[in-house]
Amino acid sequence: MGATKTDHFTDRQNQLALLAKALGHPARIAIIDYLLKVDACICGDIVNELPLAQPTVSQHLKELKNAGLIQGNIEGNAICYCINENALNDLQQFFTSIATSLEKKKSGCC
Amino acid sequence: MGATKTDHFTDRQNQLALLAKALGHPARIAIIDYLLKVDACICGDIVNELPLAQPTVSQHLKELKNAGLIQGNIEGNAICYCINENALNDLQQFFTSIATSLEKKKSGCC
DNA sequence: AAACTTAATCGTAATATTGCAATATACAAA
DNA sequence: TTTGTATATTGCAATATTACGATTAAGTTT
Repeated sequence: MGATKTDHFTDRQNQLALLAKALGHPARIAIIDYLLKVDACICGDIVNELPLAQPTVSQHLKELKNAGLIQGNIEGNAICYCINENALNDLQQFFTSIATSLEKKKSGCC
Repeated sequence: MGATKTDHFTDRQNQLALLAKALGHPARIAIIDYLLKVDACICGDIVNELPLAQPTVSQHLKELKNAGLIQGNIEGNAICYCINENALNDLQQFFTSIATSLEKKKSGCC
């Protein structure tokens, strides 16, 4: 066991879970925060910002990239990472639709 | 290792990561979907909706509850689960602020 | 009380994640 | 070409997650 049963859920559910999972670690939230803070999409000094070793940061960046939350452009021997708006829009839409859905109900029971 | 270094990040980063992590599984997205779909906050037939055994569902519910995303009220020998608006508002706010932040920049570089 | 229902917990196996040292790769500069 | 810089990959240990059968706990019904 230990393997998620993705095939029993809808594509949308799997996709949202994938995005949420990628954000399910404080270091990766911190990376997103940092990419938003710096004006240009500054490169590898993400490593300096975080209290983690370079290989660990590299791994977190890879996961964010795999989930489609960020993208990286090669610039000389450095790599420039930045946020992928589309993925974040998906998430925003999910939560907005939940919010409006909850609004309509006005507290069902609990 | 394998243990997350939560103490090196801000409370907000840890809290957001905790919420995102709780949603980082398709079954738990499906549970949220279901709780939104049914009008009253119907109880344990969540188990019937999902392709997972009862103990597994119970475990997922526990995680959603621990993260503060849902709450459960005892009703006879059944338990009535429903969504906690506050937690979802936090998440919505996070993504909305990201969206507006990205809007301002109009594609920094990548 | 005995039988049934609902949901949590325990125990355990399979797998995934986190973190880092060591190493590799790729480009730049000297 | 050697040296330096930036990032990725590998390998591994510690820990966490996922899933479920078996059992337990608590309420309901008969």
